[in-house]
Amino acid sequence: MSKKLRVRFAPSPTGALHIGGVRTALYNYLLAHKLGGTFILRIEDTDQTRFVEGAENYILDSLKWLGIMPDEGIGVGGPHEPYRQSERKDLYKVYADELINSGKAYYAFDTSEELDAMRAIYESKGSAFQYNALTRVKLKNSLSMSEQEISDLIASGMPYVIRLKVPAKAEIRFQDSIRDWVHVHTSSIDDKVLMKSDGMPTYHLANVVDDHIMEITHVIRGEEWLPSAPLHILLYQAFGWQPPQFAHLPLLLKPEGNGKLSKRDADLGGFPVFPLEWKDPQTGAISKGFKQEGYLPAAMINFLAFLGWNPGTEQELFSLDELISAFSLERINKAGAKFDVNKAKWFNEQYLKLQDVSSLATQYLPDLPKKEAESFVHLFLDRITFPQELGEKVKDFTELPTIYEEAVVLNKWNEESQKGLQVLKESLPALELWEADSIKSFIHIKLEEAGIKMGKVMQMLRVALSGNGAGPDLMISMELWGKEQVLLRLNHAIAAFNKR
RNA sequence: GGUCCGUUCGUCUAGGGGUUAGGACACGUCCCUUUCACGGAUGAAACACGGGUUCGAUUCCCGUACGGACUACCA
Repeated sequence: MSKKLRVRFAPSPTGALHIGGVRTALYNYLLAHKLGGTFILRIEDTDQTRFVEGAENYILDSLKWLGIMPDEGIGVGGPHEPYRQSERKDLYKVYADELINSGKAYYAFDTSEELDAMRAIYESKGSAFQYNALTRVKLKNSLSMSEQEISDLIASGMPYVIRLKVPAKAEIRFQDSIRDWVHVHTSSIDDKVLMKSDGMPTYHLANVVDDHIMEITHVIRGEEWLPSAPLHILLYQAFGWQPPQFAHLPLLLKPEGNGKLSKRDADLGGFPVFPLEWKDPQTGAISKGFKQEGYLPAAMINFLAFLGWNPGTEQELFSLDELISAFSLERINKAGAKFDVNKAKWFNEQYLKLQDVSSLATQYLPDLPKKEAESFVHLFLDRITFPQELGEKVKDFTELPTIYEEAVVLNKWNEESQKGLQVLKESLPALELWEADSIKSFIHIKLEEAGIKMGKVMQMLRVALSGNGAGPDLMISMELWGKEQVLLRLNHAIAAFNKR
């Protein structure tokens, strides 16, 4: 019998959650729900210098907005509390000591400055410095010094780190769910720091220890972790633990050119990279969020899911539940995906049309009478990408036009259209039933009586009433404006056109 | 520089030893609509290159090119 599936999303609280991280969380969520597993949220805050106030809540709020909340961990609790690595500090020390005792790790006393100097020397020789089997004997560590020296140094309060003793000649291999077999020779892996001199573990140690303790079965994370995956395998081996199944996700790339999607690219492209608006507590700078831009959670989920994964069918629109049943690790792509905001907008339009008219009306046009607001939603829903455009549209619609689209006036303002508008101006007041259908037939009849072709007048009428040559259905618009308003606009426009 | 990963229309991708290489976004045209949008139809548009294996390669293998990630006491 196989173990129950457990996956985790383990971000660092160093700022707003990047959209790539959101996708990672989503894939974890989808797999967990698909296979009846558990989705865990763990906070990897082992770097105290990069900790940002509010980031953890931001992560939680983002997941909540998208409806992909964890089953266990931060915000919900669970059997492996605490889920914040800074609060598990003492635990990692125990495991680091275990590796020291078994000879799989060692103390190192080299300072950052000394190591930087080494790197500079190697670089000047055109090579790269590695803290490894070749160089460690010449550096200041418990492998190159006597036991007396070591205990003296430690007793004197000399800061130290704990490094993994990477075997000199071995091949590490593992089977990634997305990339199949990956093999790396240990000569290219250096003796990574496991415990920092401040007593905190590095990502590598904390990650492996926690994933093991929390019984994580599948590690689904970004491709940026692929190069250190062999190191993690080595750690599992050093502890004698069974490694989880790895799946390294392709990266989200910038829309133009190449490279990882960054906040800068997003600013350039005029779209967000963060799910929610984020105010940097240090600088006070505000970064926009998809939510505030008007993206619907369901559209975001659908769009993100398709960036690097697809169901293999021609269905494009998937609810979260449908994604859960269609999802599989095997159908994730290897290559990075460029972020295309056009596609995101298209998804948003699709989901916007599915929204409930009544609730859109109350939410985005709260100042209008319910029935009128709903009419506006009907009128504009097909012409907008984001719901808050409703307000702008209605505002434009309601305001008296002051300028008239020049090209149309130039082309269509002639004797016939002038006569047509005059006819309407004089006859419309007599129309009793002010509804789109009756307005339409009334206009038709009146123009016909006057011997004027409707086609010669309609666009001019549109410009006269709205100022624009294009827009929503004119008859429904007229109904919504009301008779009085229409006549007012008509008079204004005729006066303006005649002055030309 | 080194290690690892990748490469099908502009973009997201399906496919896979023999296909008219399929879909979606964006773009063009037409229809619908007395406008525009929506919707429908349709068009243009791709297997990075070179070798090998094979009757046959876009598909498998090897190189090359290009791109990316990593190369911290950051995650």
